[in-house]
Amino acid sequence: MEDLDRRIVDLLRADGRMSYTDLGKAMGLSTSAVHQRVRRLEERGVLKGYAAIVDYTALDLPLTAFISISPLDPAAPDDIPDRIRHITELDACHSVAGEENYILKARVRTPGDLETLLARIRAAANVATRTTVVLSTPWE
Amino acid sequence: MEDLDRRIVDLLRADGRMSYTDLGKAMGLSTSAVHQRVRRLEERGVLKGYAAIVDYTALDLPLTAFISISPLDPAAPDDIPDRIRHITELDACHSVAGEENYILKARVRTPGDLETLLARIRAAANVATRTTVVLSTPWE
DNA sequence: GCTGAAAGTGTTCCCAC
DNA sequence: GTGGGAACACTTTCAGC
Repeated sequence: MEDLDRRIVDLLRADGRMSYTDLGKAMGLSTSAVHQRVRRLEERGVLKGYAAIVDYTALDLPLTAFISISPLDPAAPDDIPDRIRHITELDACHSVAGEENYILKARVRTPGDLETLLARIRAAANVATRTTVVLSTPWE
Repeated sequence: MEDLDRRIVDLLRADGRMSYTDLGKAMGLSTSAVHQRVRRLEERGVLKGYAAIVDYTALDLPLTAFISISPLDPAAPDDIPDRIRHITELDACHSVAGEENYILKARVRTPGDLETLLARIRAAANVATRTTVVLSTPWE
């Protein structure tokens, strides 16, 4: 990874809709040169995509929680990610080293919705859950 | 939030660079109608911005960890987020209800870098740390 | 690998409904 | 609030260095 590519990635992480024209101006490069580099970064998979950043409170999903899960049956094959992938309230699924096997991130509207969600997770994956509620997010 | 707005948000979450023309086609609406709605969503803060999604392994930051922290001096005023905001390895800082006060998300290159990072966090914020290393991320 | 120009698209603003 | 048209900006491709 060259320095120029690194700067492009940084700029696009800060503003994913920045135009190639503006990227070029910001880096002292022609539009086509920037375009070419971005295309190569996309093809190589360094830039995996672009996403709008959303205010979850405005979407009526003000409650965020981290849910750590442990299988109840340690002998069962571990297909937990597949078993819970369909649950749209889940933002992320990380396999981790530590007391629990996975950490999930969930967004819901109310504590009642969280309660329902936990029940669904336990049923779908046959796991025990440990939940940490997010009070606020100073930055992300 | 109307249903049309919700669909716009969903589409832009999936592809933050989607053009207003394509958004309009996907929703059976004119370009200007979509444009106006997106602008209002941005002004209202529902759409907070756009970001490129990056492959951290390709950026040479293959190691992700969750770091839970607890203040060593419970009497000290809690300005922990401000004290660690300058640390660029940190992706997110959540204030949480639970055993610890904050959960941080960090990206580094090597275990050695993680060790150094933890020392820096402890020194900057006068906290104890508990770290959970991410082995893989089935989805995010 | 970069530049500059040309053609095709998309964006943005304004007006009519 | 929605749709259409025109001016402008951006994207994308290509020849030349």
